[in-house]
Amino acid sequence: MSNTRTKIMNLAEKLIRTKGYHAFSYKDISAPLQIKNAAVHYHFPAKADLGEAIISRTIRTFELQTEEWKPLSPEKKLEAFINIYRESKEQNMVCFMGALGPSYDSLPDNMKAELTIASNQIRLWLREVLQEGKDKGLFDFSETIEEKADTIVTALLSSLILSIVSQEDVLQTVSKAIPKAL
Amino acid sequence: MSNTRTKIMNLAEKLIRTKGYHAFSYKDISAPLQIKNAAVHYHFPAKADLGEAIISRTIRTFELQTEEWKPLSPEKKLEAFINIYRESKEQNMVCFMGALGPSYDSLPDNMKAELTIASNQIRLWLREVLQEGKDKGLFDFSETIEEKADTIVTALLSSLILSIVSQEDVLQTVSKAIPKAL
DNA sequence: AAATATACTTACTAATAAGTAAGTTCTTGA
DNA sequence: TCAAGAACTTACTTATTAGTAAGTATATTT
Repeated sequence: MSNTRTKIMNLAEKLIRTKGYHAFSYKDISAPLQIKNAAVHYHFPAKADLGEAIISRTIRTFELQTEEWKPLSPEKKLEAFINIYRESKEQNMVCFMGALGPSYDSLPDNMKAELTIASNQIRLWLREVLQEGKDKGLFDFSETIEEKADTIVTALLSSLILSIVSQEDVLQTVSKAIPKAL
Repeated sequence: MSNTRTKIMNLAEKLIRTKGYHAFSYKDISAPLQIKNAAVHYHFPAKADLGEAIISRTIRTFELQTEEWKPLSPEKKLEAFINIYRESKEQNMVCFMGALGPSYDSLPDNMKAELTIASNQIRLWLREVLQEGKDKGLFDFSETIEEKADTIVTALLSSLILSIVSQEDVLQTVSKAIPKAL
């Protein structure tokens, strides 16, 4: 796997997560990398292929990370999860779900399918962490597991959006609130 | 103010909130309304003017609504607020903040400015409602007012996104959880 | 050494985008 | 009734888009 391919994906991901999928062109990738437009098409024939590759990579990375986190306590797992969002925020990016989800109807079919898989994977993992914490008597909340998981993941997702729009650190506010309600 | 102008804005809003700002063109508006491309430009010279008009209208509508809600109890105010999101969900739309926020960097300056104003207006209103509820002994939570307000607004915002992506009613899940944690 | 595959560049195409200038029709108030 | 403005249409332009076909240099394999 070439270095150029990875550079293209990294830059495209950055563009998607700051400007959106429809707001960048192959020129925005080829110019900074000092390659020709057709070189991007060589690695990713269609823009949809590039988009899909980025979602797939994110899914794989998440699988690897959660695998690594398996020995951690539920609290530490949640902390590690929140930390992903913190890293995004530091780079002024929203998460890929927040970037692509709102324009779902305008995405190519392959990207839609990958995105749906990813969303349910993340929500399922979070439910398992909350269940584990509840079973071990570490977490205590009145909502159901599903409710709590969705409350947390939605709060993190749009705190990145609102951090950029409102120009305040909404992620910080929200992530301080999460452990208080557990 | 002509009927066409309103029709253009309504359709453009629908397009923004399902496909995104960069994923629709003036043709997507002129064709269904059976008018010419230049007719759209007559009412909104640049696409940025159309975008700004939609955000401004949403702000004005929110101001009118919250004004109407003034006599309501904090619980009812919150209920009415959640209901806005429910109506969006029924039309398979995300809210305008969720639609435009993630591509903030690629938006025209006038839209950015309006969006920032809107986000802080909504957050401020919600903080006031929560404060009122706390003062009246109706709400009881361990988080600060700011934390609680941001937790609620972020949960609602991205529950619309996740409802579309995951194809489950995440808004329903999340809005059931909100009163449980008050 | 020859053949082959990889990773590109050069040089395009066809479609679509936003936007404009000039003309037309319709409405309305003086 | 007529002059003026509002609400368009016609007919463009210019720029950008994704995408492709054909060629080239450089490794790698046989």
